[in-house]
Amino acid sequence: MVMQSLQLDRVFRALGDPTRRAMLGRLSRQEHTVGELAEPFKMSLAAASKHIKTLEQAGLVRRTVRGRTHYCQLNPQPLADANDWLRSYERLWTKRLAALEAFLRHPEKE
Amino acid sequence: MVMQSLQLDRVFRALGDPTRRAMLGRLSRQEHTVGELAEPFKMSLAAASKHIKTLEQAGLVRRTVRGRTHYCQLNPQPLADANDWLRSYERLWTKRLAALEAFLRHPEKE
DNA sequence: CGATTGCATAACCATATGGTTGAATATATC
DNA sequence: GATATATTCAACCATATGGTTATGCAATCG
Repeated sequence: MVMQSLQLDRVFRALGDPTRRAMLGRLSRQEHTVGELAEPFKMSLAAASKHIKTLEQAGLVRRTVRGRTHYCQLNPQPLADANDWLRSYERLWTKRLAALEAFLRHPEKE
Repeated sequence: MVMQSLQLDRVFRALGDPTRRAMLGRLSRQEHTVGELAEPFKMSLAAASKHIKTLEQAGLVRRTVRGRTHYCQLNPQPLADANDWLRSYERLWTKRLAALEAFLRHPEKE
């Protein structure tokens, strides 16, 4: 059930680019063609196409080809896996937030 | 309150490497010196030092210098920020998981 | 003082990444 | 069949990344 390390590498690296995160944002609302996904950016279609390929290899995007048009949809599973990895650190940041809250409530104790 | 896009880039990219994730894992349990963090890996100290610098620039590691020794500790805040970003997609994967569960319970309906 | 330790920095190398343009491919349209 | 559309692919370029070894430097040890 646990995600392979190499696949987690691909997911986190795919998320480490603002163009790709923006594409995922649009796909979270609706399916889009490659052309539609590329349109908001001022890079070439070929460059956008490479970003989509990166997302696909990370498992974040599924592609369906109908005729000459490629339809992309978001596959949220790798996001859930990345979230699982992050959540194993959750107690650390909640502990810190709790300490911050306590301080804001009773600064004299610090 | 929202994390800068560029900082989110740095955090996700920092997480996209197994050496750095392993370092964070150790730091989640205990503070460590640069030498201690480097020791488990079969790369040079200089290479490990660069990874630590990357983590530091992503805000994930804080360094305290005492004498000639550098002590590193985990700062979980950027992990919380990355988690916040991911959680904005949560409804998508829970919806999908719910559908899968429903199917496993009543396969005939599919 | 001299040697050793803990670490950063510099120079270098190979490969990856993110972009470009131009050509190829397949499907639609006239 | 000819042309237009949707997209990939190939070649190329600049910069980033992840590694190396060698060097430097401050702090500690003997």
